[in-house]
Amino acid sequence: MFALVDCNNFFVSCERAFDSRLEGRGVVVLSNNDGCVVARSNEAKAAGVKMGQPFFQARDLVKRYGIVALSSNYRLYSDMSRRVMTTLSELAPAIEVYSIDEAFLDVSGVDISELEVYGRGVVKTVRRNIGIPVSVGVAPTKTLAKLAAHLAKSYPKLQGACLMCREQDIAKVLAKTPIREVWGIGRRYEKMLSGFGVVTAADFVDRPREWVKARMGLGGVRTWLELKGEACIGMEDNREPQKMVANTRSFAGAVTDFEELRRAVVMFATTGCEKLRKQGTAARRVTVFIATDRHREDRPQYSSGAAIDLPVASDSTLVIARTAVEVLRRIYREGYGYKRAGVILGDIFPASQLQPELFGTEEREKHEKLMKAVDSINAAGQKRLVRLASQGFKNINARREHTTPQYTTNWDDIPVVKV
DNA sequence: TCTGGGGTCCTAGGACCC
DNA sequence: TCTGGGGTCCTAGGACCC
Repeated sequence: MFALVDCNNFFVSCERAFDSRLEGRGVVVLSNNDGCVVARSNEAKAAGVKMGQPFFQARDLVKRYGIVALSSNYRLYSDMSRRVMTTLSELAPAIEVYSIDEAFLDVSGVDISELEVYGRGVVKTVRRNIGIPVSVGVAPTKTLAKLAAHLAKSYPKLQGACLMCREQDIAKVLAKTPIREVWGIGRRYEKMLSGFGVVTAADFVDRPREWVKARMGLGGVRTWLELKGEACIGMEDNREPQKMVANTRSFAGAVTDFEELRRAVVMFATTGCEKLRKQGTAARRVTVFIATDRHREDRPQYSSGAAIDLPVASDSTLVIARTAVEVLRRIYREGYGYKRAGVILGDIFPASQLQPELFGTEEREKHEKLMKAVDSINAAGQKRLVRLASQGFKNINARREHTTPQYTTNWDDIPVVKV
């Protein structure tokens, strides 16, 4: 049996945990540059604000219903997430952190007759310890657990937890579930399926396996089996290293200057390398892309990306940033206003598995020491005290007009010695 | 004026090999 | 006129997730 624990309106709930004035009001949290709505309180949902909606389109609704709009505060959300996950890991023998606001728990050890009470216990404990409301779905497969959690959220009388394991209960739910709500069925598949008259999860389950295989491949078959109660997706080990590390941003305005783009690319590379070193990995492939504003069809459009493979994987900011700038030089074209850029590090290995080089080991050891020193200095404060000169000292131009404080991780009060 | 960011897995097709 | 068969590896693109 699997339990899915899903934090309700997570980003909004994080903000509410530190500002009780937000309780009971419409609240939305915005993406980078205050661009899109990425989280909504129930009140905001009821008012008709859509997930992913561009903020400028939601402005009227926001004004009319007195909804509070906040710029996103990811440092706060990831810290709150970590706390929730820590609490959850004390409640189950195995946990898989699935996203910033969701985790699967292995609850095979709990007796079926106690699972409902267990689920409510999880809800209460997280609420009490962290102040975040969660919904819990329990079922024999992950896909069904997702559906159960959805029900738990929708029906208050379930008190936040829904156990779904009797065959007749499952059949009843599937018949009422629009296919789009099923984990693994996105917009494209929904459209394709509806063309065949497959509208609910029950319609889907009624199709022959081969029919599903032919149109949706192996992934489709897995979803199909999981809906039928046969577990195909097991608990995964969170300790496996990521396969890529991406740092990409939209700019508030169009960037035409190569130097400004270069500073941004160096910053993306720097952040990427910090992430690599934190998780003890190194990357061999450095991909850079730049793109103009695709929403401005009246302006000349250009987008391009390219990659360089290093001879040996690296986690050195010096090496990766230099390489990223080299890629940027290759793809940059003058005369365009760039709106988006990014650095993607791929071909990632555990740093411990690095092949010893024939040449340049000395150089690498130097970089290793240098990076260690830089990381330890920068870890002491929020601001990047030590950085590559090529990154510059001006931060990327971004719009953040509704920021909230770093409630849980504010180090600004701590005096930092300038070196 | 204003339109996010970071991930995963699968598959088809090309290159190359014997 | 007639033009094999079977394998591997890699990559780009498409689907999905939050």
